[in-house]
Parts: sequence; structure tokens; C-alpha cells
Amino acid sequence: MKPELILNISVDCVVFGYDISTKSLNVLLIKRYLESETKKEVLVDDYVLTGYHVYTNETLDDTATRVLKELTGLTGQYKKQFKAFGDPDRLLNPKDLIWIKNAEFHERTTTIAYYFLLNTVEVDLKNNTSHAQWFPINALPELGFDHKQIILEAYEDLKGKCLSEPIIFELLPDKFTINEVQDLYQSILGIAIDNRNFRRKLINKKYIIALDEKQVGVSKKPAQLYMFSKEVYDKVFQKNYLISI
Amino acid sequence: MKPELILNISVDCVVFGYDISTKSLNVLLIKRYLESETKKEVLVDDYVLTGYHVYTNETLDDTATRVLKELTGLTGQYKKQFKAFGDPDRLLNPKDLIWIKNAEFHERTTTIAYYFLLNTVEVDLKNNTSHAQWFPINALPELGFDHKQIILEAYEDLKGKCLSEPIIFELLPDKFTINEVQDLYQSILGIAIDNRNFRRKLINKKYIIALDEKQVGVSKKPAQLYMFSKEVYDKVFQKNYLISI
DNA sequence: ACAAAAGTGTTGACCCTACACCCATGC
DNA sequence: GCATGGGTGTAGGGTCAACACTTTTGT
Repeated sequence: MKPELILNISVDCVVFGYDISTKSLNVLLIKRYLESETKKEVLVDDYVLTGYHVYTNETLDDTATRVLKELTGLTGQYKKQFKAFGDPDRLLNPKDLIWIKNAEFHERTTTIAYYFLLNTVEVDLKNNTSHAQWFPINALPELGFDHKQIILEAYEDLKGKCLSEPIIFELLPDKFTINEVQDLYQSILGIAIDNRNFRRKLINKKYIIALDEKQVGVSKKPAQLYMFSKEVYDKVFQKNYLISI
Repeated sequence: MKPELILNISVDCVVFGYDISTKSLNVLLIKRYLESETKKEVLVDDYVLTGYHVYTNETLDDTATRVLKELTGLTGQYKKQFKAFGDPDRLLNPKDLIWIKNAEFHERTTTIAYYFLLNTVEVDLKNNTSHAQWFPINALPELGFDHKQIILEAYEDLKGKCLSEPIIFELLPDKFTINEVQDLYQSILGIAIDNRNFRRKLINKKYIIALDEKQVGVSKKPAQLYMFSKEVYDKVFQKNYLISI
């Protein structure tokens, strides 16, 4: 049996990319644009998440991986399935109906939402056909379908998860400075963190490894570079049963 | 348009029930039994989660609520959507195929999994037609489909969540003793907790309110009863940005 | 009176927070 | 030499973990 599309199930991907130079946590969105037949009127002009239907021979994870690869060329990035969205009216705004008419979409589609973590420099947006673009999480454009809600729920999940799991490093390059990690936490959580305390805390972790290397090409005092070792983390990790309700 | 079943999307419910007298965290399962036409052979004899297809006019939450109500009569219980399961082969074990042939099931069904929290005494299993039965989370019977995996992932989510949110009280009666809360934490987490430390910690919470009441009908020293106040919790609650990676 | 579970205090270790100045480098 | 961000130490308070005996009640 040849793989076919499952028309009422899709996967949508919230691609989080951190831009280390602007210290901005961004979301990758693709343009949705449609003119009337006479080209007199713009019917749809907004952004949506990247996503696609599931094929009959794919797992949901496969679909998410495929969707990310098609847009960015990347594989092996951190991904998490965080929620399914299936309200009967989630695709039924007027603009969305116009759009659906033009695509092979079922009006009652349930989407399994994933988020990905990466850094923006890994993605080359030059020759992409979807007019994909990064938007800061705090300055999102007008969004189609229920994608605003999906993004916000992904963001909430990320906020919680980055406090208890070392996923922050997925948003950074392999080699980073302590202050870059701090900036990133501050961007995600929207809080100020004391530099001395944060620094001490991080450097004391066995899985934060100081490299024999410093920043190059900066116009100020170059900072010490570190890396995160997943191997050490897995070895050192032990479950913490602290009840904090 | 009349509501119809969406044949390839279902909701499955992991119903967690705490039995305060046996100190056991249980899962509610329903019997799956099928004989061959000649009745000579038992084709299927195991247990599955309760679940059902989504109707076209329902949200996923609606479906979960409906499924729980149909089995237990209960509404308004704590519920959480925690994961979607959609592997192409998740219903393709030999027994499952036999079963599916007998029901209106699509072979490639994606299920949105929820878990519910309640206490076992709320459920009357006497006159239920599904042969529903409680099983301790640590002594599950043979399970159909991928329901073992679904239960285990629900349990992992519960373990994590009960450390950071006051959902433990959903598993207890309205009035409870401190030691009952401790027993429950120990059952869920599989750890031993120091009674004095735990007691002090809980009693110091403003939202754990001592009642003017003690246990009755116990054959030993009756314990002080407490209640959990969601109102006070919401008022007192403040987000904790402690980074513990 | 006895069995059973309820309830009670102290100490030391660790971790978090708050806080301000000097240092190294590139320009 | 100066502007910029990198890097550094200490003290006080709070929270967690460890630990064993007394009290209250029903039978």
C-alpha cells in the first residue's frame, strides 16, 4: 500500500530559534498570502506555523522531523511533542476558510503540535520558497488558524522545561560563554538574574566544561568559552524529589 | 450537519484512582474479551483503557469528559491531556487486529491521551457494563494496543507534576490527614519521606487549612483533618524561577 | 495495660540572595 | 587612556535532611 496523506491529522511545528547577537528568542513563521482572482483584493496576508499532514506510514515524530527538514534542511534538532489541538472550530475563521478552500485540507483537522529548539544561525533563509521569517516571541505578527495559541502554549511549556532540564543548550551554539547562557535564560523567562550567582552556579556543574579557548573577534575582553556535556549530565543526573507546591 | 464519529481519532483516558485504605494508586481498566465463533477458543482476553472516538462537534476535552462520565458517572474531575499516540503500527498486534475487525475502528487511529485524578471511593463499579476494574499501577494486567505505554507515560507525567502543582489533593477526599498526603506521595513517587519534615512543610502552607474536626471511626488515636483551599493557593501562588538543571 | 498510630524540636549542612568593584582587552 | 563587558567574594537567611521519643486514643 502506498503511503497516503491522512487529511484530518497534521503536525504543526513551533520552531524556536535563539539569535545570540540580538539576544532574541524567535519563532520561525511562513507567509500566507492570497489575492482574489481579479488581483484587486488581498484575501489573506498573515503568517502561520510550518506543518503538514501525516502520511499513513509515518509516526507523528517522523512527520515533525520531515516538516522541519523540508523547511530548514536540519535534522537531529531537539524536538518535543507538547500538545494536540483539535477544537472543531480551530480552522473556521473567515480567512482560514478561504485558505483551506485552496489547499487539500480537511475543515476538521486535529493537529499534533511540536516545538523545536535551535539557534537561528543554523538556518539559511536565503533560498527558501515559503518566505519563512523569524519573529521575536514578544512581537509576533498576525497569525492564521489557532497558531497564536499554539505558539503561546509551546512557549509556556518551554519556560517550565528549561528550569528543570538542560534544554537551554539546544538554543545555543556548541561553544558558549556563561553570560550568553544568562542572557538566554533572561530572554526566555523575562526576568533579571544576578550575574555572580548565576555564574557560580553554572561553573560548579560538572557537565559545564571550560574549554581551552576564548572568544575571538569581539572588540572587548574576550570571554571564556564553555561546552555542555550530555554524557556527563546523564552520568551525574539524579532525580530530585523535592516537593515544591 | 449531524455529529459523526471521526473514525481515525480517539481519546483514551488513564483514570488514576487512589485507594486511601490500601494506600494504592490504581488505574481503571476495562475488560476486552472475545471468543471464536465456535466458542472453543478465547481469542482476546485482556484489559484496555477506556476511550472512544471523537465526534465531529466535540473538542478533545469534551470527548475525554464524556468518556469518563460514561464509565464512572463523574464530571468535573481533574483532567490533563498529556500526549498523542499515533504510531502507524500501534494497533497492529494480532489480538488487536482481531478486536478491531469486530468494532468500528480504523487501523490507523491516532489517540489523544488524557489522565484523570480521583479517589476510588467516588466510583461505583457495581453496575457497570464494561467490567471495569481497578489495578494497582505496579501490578497491571496484560494490556491491549499500546495502552501499557500510554499508562506508563501518564504515570511519569503525574510523578513530575505532583512535585510542582497541588494536584495531589485531587486524589484525596476533601478532608484528609497529613499522613494520608504523605502516604500518597510515597505511593506515587515510590520513595520514603520523613514524617516530621513533611508534616512541618505542609502545615506551614497557608492553603492547607486545619479543620475543627478529627477522624471518626478509627480504632486508634484519631488524626487532625485538613482541607486544601484552591482559592488561597491561587492567591498565595507565585511563580518560582529557580533554575535546577 | 497495651497496641497503634499521631504528633513533636533541634541541629548542621547547604544553597540561595544581595550586593560593588577591579580587570583585561580592543580600539 | 578609555570604554566595554568579563570576571570576582562574602555574609546572612532560609530551607532541607537527619534523627527518636512521647502522647493520645480505642480496645
